[in-house]
Amino acid sequence: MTLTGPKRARRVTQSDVAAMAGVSTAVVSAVISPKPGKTIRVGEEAEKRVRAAMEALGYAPDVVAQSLAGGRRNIIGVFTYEAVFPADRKNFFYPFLLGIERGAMRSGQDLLLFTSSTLEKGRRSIFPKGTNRMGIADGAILLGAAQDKDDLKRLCDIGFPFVTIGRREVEGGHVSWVAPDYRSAVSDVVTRCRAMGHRALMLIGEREVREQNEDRERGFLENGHDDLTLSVERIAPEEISPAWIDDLLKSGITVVLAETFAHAVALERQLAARDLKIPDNISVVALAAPLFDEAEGERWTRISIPREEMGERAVETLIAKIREPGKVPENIMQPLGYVPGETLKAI
Amino acid sequence: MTLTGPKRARRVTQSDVAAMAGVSTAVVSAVISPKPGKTIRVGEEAEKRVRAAMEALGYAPDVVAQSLAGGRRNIIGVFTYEAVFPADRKNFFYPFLLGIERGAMRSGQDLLLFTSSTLEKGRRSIFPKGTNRMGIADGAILLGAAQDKDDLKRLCDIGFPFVTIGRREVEGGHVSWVAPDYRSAVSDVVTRCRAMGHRALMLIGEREVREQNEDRERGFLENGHDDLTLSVERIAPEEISPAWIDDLLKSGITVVLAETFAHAVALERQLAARDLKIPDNISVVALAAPLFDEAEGERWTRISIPREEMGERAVETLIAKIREPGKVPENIMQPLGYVPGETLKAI
DNA sequence: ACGGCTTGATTATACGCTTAATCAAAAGCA
DNA sequence: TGCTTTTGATTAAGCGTATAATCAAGCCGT
Repeated sequence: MTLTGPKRARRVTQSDVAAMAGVSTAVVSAVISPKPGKTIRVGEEAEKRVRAAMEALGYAPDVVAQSLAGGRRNIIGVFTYEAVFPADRKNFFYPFLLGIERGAMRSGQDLLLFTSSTLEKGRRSIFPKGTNRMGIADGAILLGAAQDKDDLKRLCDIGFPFVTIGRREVEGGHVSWVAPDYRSAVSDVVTRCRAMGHRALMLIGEREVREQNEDRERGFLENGHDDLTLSVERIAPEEISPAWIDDLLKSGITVVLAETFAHAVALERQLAARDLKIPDNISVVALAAPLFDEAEGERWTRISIPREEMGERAVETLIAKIREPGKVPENIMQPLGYVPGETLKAI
Repeated sequence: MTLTGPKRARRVTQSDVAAMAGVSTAVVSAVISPKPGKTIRVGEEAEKRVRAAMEALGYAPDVVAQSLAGGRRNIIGVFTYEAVFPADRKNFFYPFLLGIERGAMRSGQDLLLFTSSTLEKGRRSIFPKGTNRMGIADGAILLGAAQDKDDLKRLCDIGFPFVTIGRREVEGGHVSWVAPDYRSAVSDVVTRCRAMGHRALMLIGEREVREQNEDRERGFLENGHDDLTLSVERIAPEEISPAWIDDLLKSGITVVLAETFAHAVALERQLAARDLKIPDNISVVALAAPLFDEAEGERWTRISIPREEMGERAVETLIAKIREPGKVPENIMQPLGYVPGETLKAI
């Protein structure tokens, strides 16, 4: 008696099919997933019978069991140091996620968001109280301003494949990343400024120098021109004072490259207090993509970051790393764009 | 010899932990997932050693194996019929995801997005070619206009816990949902219209009647007042013709309740062609949250849907369902809001 | 001193699938 | 004919976890 009642129907398995077709489960498995260098071969007759049996029984392979047997889960972890779905829709990370989703779709991976690592004091930890949920996935993409180098080091040590978005260096371990090529982009900006007649340039930016700031500074200084006067000032946006503005104007600098929009905006405000305007009195180029309202950022001459593309490439890189753990994949320098705006003027 | 070389670190398994702690794997398993009526007990000493070993080795349980063995993974699946991270940021689903993320964080669950089921002709399938990745998660939240009742039926049949956002009925199976209480909301709108002097009301909406359309229609008709003239017209937005407008005006109807914004907008356009204005010549209330640009939807008198809250409640409901599979949890009717706009006028 | 609980653990098996190791029979070849 | 190769299959060993079935002590009351 087969009761179709409330009793939960047992799953149709490979061996059901095998039994019906009069073969072993190995044959069924081979029919399901035919691979090139397979150790097991199937004859025409047998294959026909297996397919018939599969159809008759309505068999569908159990992905979970397949994963377990194959050693691959087809799950990519996504770890963000801030909340994944930002309350602010214009969030910086959003486009990355878009790209990651597309990349995952293309390569048949599911995406695991580590929402369980609660935000402690606004920031997530990869290893909450020593545990490692990350091991759930085949590998992970790390997103956000990761300050905890220790976490990264630890991930390297346990040999867990991961890719960060943004350049990260950890001593005693190799980390793969997909990062904006700030160096080339800034170098390019310098060249453009020069072509427009500027000869005295200044880079202003964050006090705290991280990888991306290093890259920008390097691109700024190593630009291939020797007729330029270059200066770098590390200053917080709120430190831009009237006195500082005075010095700036006296110095003869005609264009300021601002590492962040916060700097650019602070600069503009202080200039406005003097009745000075960008770009009439001084030009400004933002070396970042706008964090806030896009429309607001539109008017600035700036660098653009193809974030969706980067997300997609991060997935590709990660998958390559998972597939061939030995081969350390190249780090990817993502070429950036230059967006002409209203804040850079020829002189 | 333990080589720390380039050799890919093998997954840290339960037995590694067990070996280190000097116990059997069963004990480790018990420590990981402590359940009330457990057949296996662990002493304090042993538990302490196990936890230490887990930490030292960076152990993370393999969800895939857990799934296969029938354990709990603390993973909630999220299946969307459209792409998860919408290219259009103003996407309708976005707030739901926000709520889901918050709910997941609160209850210590990770979120698995089924991005692997590729979009075939723009629409995802839960069972792509018969296979089912969903089993990896403990349960799932279904999001989007699910037309495939067969998929839902099948999920019910295999006893997989899931919750849909939006009411869904499947014959021969109980599906849990968190749905907007359109019925009460529309009934409330009718009452408000009546209070403002309207006596002849019309509901216009989708040709295809699904659960949510039923709900609205019911709320429209069963409103507790018997001095009203009510009519329902099922019509596609693009079918709203000049002739139709003529009939509408002749009928003496003073307020139209539009099931979708598309209807409201189409109506407005056709009225404008006659040099008629909303609400001067006729009032309109939208019985939906705006799909498109929020700013654009702002001026309409309408219903509001607390989507984030719904997302959070979906998580709670799902978890309850996972915990106690027997107890069928109540479906949740989410109370809606009424947003006064400029398109409803007293007469 | 002995059977009956309770506590804390182990053993063994199942979950559904993949695949390396084998093997029997047929085919190719000298 | 006798030997090797090819073809078409089977067997068995995992993959990492959960849990029912067991089992060894220790304790208790009589």
